[in-house]
Amino acid sequence: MIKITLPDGSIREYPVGTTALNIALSISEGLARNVLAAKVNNEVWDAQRPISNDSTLQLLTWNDTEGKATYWHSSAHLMAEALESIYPGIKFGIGPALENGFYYDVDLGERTISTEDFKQVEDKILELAKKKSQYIRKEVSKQEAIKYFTDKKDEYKLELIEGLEDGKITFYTQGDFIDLCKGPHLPDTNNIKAVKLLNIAGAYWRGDEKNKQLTRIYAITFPKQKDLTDYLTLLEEAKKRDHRKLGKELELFMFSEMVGGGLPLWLPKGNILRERLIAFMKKLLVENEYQLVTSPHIGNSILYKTSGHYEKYGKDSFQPIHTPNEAEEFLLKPMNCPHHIEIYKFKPHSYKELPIRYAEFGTVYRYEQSGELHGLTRVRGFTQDDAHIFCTQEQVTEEFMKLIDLVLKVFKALGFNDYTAQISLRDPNNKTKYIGSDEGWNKAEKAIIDAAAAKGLKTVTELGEAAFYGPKLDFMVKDALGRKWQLGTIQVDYVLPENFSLEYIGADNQKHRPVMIHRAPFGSLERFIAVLIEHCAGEFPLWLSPEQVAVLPISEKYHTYAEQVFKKLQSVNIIGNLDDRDEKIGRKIRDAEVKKIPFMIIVGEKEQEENTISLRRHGKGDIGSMSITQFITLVETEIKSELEKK
RNA sequence: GCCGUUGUAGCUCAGUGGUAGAGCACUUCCUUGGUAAGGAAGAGGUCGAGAGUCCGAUUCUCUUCAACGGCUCCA
Repeated sequence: MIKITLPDGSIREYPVGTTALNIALSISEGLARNVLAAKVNNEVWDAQRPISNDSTLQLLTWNDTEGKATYWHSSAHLMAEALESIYPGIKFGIGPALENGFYYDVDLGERTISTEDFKQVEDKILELAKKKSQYIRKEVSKQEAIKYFTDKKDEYKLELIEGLEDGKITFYTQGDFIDLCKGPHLPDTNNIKAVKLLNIAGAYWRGDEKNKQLTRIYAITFPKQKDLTDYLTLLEEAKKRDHRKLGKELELFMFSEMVGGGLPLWLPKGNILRERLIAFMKKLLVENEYQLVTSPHIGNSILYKTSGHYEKYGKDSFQPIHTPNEAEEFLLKPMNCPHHIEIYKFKPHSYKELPIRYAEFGTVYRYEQSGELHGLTRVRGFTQDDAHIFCTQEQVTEEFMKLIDLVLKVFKALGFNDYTAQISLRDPNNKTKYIGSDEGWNKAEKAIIDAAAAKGLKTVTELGEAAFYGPKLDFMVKDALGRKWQLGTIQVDYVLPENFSLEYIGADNQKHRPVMIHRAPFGSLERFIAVLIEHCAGEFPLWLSPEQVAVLPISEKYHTYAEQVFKKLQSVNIIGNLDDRDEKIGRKIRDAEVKKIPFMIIVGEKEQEENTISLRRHGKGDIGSMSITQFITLVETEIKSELEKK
């Protein structure tokens, strides 16, 4: 007998060679039906794999990330089986699970697959799933593995096998399909009840453009038909919220071929969003003892050669600008930091002045590859809510804690309540990618970890994700649809102060090197607004709304009164429009609703006589009548509560 | 940058080897209407750009640009 420790700490005894599935069955039949895989001694295993030693065991179901991953990975195998039966001789690359669904890279040879073929593949997958084929794990020698795939003429799998250690190679078989795979897999295919092929895309074998391009087929499966329907509804909803679509519909921003791809033009309404976000941030900056500075859009290349960016990114940037006579070289500003460094160097600094915090809404330009441009989230010119903090080593952790507070305050005011922080550290196996001393890096990494811990942040740590000049703390928010976005960032930098020989005079009357912190709570205004649009589906918080109110006169007779109301609102900075078109009220209301204007004020005979307004709320309908003053108070109260959310 | 798809009116889209159509928006007129589309008429397009095939190209071919879906990249 062996001892199995369950997550609740209880220990049960089972015969040697029992499986997670059997153990689940011993607890309850329902549980056994839902088991997709199991964590045995913290390693994800097949639920049907024999356990021969004392172990800890956690059963994994659809509610566990690893359970889902196993489910989708097994689904990828099933899709491969379906594809192989439809397209005999097809070759397979890799077929991993994703956060939502899975894909398989295939080499179809001369054939092609298109969305019209999806139905056939989906039907085949369901047909195979119904056979309830078991996923059978088999350990094979490297020689056997090579022989199998040589016979099958699958050079991709052979290449994968080459990189594997003999004795650690396993095959999984379900139905007629055998795949090289380390697993784990579902007990059988019967769990896969609903499938949808999502799209096809080209993908280079092993992500290298020198290699052959394979066809990547994305799909998703579910244990219940309803889950699939829900997922497809979610995709629809995401489409409706797409900031590119809403940006056009709500007249927030545009792109022009004449101006160039990735260079957004802000329309008047979108610009109000920008201005309000900037005003909001400036207020926070003043409260947090930042000083605003301004730097030009181009800088001498010496600046970026000194910073190290030129060497690292110069060849991928926009081409330098050359002067006609003096043979000088300028770069479009790709970041603000070197400029702020020069501002720091304007005069010597005492330790008593530190930390010095220079902030700027600086527009920077980066050459993004044409295929990478995407709405406002990936552009070639964007405005950072940038600041650089110059402080002593001792001040780093405290500054970091203040910055975490600042970022969180911003998130709360904008309704991003679900966030995590990612600590990005060096890849310990590839230190050459980074510049700066080991000592500096170690200190910086520790400062971030300490500050995040002191603030009780929910964090994940990623090795190898640091910037080349220093580690960073990035904030990921989850939007209303549960999608993750990276927004704010805080980065420590020991390299630039070194490259620019920054100094301050310490209490000991000696020169010391300050530490620099880069930070941007929004990240970039463009990206932030894109995420915000999708998060709130274009229904902005009242304080940000570019059109807070629409004043709708019932007919021409009440235009004068409507105008009085409108002017009164304008005088207290409540913005919007006066709809004096020759249309019926129903039409005016509809148009205001479609534009997602938070408040509609309807004025006619009754209102004019009583000197009141009739109020309607977007999405909610008629609220009733009140005085203008009451309405103004209502708006001001709501804005105040939005901005002061804790 | 690479692969694939797409490009027709301001927007959303239909359509064709014989120089184009709908709905909405727009303009004018009628209507002065009380909580999600009142009615009529009108105007609007080198069919993304360039080249080729053809008697003739928006339609077929090539090139190019842009957008979209991916890949690679991201200070």
